Amino acid sequence: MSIQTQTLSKGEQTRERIMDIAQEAVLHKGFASTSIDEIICEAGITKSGFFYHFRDKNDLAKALLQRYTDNEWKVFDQLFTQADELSEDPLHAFLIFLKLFADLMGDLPNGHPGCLIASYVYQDFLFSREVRDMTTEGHRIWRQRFRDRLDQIVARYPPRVEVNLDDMADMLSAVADGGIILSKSLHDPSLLPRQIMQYRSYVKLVFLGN
Amino acid sequence: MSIQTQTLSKGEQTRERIMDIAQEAVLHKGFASTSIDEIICEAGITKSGFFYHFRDKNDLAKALLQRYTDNEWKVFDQLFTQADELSEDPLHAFLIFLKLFADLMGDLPNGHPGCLIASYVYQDFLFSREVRDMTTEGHRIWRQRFRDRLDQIVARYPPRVEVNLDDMADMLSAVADGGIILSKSLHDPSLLPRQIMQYRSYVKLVFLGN
DNA sequence: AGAGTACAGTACTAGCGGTACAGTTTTAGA
DNA sequence: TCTAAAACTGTACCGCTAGTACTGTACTCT
Repeated sequence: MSIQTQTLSKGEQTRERIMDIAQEAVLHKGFASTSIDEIICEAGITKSGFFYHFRDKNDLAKALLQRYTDNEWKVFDQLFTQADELSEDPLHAFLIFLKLFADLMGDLPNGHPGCLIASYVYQDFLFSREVRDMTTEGHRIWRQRFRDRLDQIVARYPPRVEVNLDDMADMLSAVADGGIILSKSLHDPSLLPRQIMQYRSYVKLVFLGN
Repeated sequence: MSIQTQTLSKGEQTRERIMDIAQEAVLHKGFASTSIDEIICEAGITKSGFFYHFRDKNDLAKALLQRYTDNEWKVFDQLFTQADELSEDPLHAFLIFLKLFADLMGDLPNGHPGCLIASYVYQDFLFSREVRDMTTEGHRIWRQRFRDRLDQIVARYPPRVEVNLDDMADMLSAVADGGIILSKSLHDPSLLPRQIMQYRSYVKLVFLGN
């Protein structure tokens, strides 16, 4: 995942290791039942070491979410850049992006580990207002990013049916979040990429009619 | 929610009350951090009362999930029956069903409280194998039910684009699950029904072309 | 009127989440 | 090489929680 491991200081490496371990546990058991004892045991440090890096457990929650959203942002940015290099047309670039996105999700060896934001939304009472607002903001940013693309598309391709572009942007987030849940529940890693491709065919139908 | 309150015995009423309180807490804090003490306090009973109704906490988890899936099944059954009464045509009946479904989700006063199955999937390590299998089975049943409808549709309406009917059936679950998450996160109860209506317009595009 | 149902009361335990703080080693820069 | 900050370790403690065990009692239905 992280690209610049060697440039991290020892402390930063430990911090990252703690967060890696914590994130996996959170996605399987929820935040509350992810014990600090368990994290430090797996990380090979002591409780004091943990609290050196994080003020308390909520601080860990916040750091995890921040890192997760930052990373998602980078990934999407990269995919969009890659797609833009392959086509100047906004619709085709978006369709390429969706294919790249689906492929990326399909290439995860054990399937998608789970969306941390979705996990947080189902445990919102555990977190501070600040953390809860971060999940809202994360979804708002995704909407805006996808919406920007759709705005460019409608300028050239009049939609075949009446659509609300915010809803259409949100649908990608919804299909992804829902696809992750179904993928996990049904133990089928290929379900998520197939759902993304289905959203792609919806986009094609709306703007191209086929 | 429940229709036959007056026919329940006193014990069954208490059991239901425990489960109502527990379910709401679980959807906001996760299962692990929903304490028995908190449940009995709100229900106005003692610990003995709780353990009279449930062997242990996992038994509560199982009962909650069972009741939830049973109820979902009844609701969908009712909506399908209602839709079938309004149209003999499989496609139009399905489109009516989706409209009814969206309306029902939009009429919830405080928005959808959350999908218990999705919540469980993000905490799967907390539960016994039996409970985990129940979430898988729940999703499989939904797929089968929606798939049955789609099978009837394709017999009369050749799809305009190549589609996998299992994927298309799953997409409704995905859009619903994802829509619930987005609705909660963005504090917009109308988001979920709008996403369902968008799935509806995908279905229309695929089978009708408009 | 008797028997099961549906709890209440009380008391206990083992274990965990989380906090606090003092002490020690490691690392990096001057 | 010295030093100061960084990166921890060690230990002790508290409150809460799940769960057990048992006795007692009010209600309810036949």
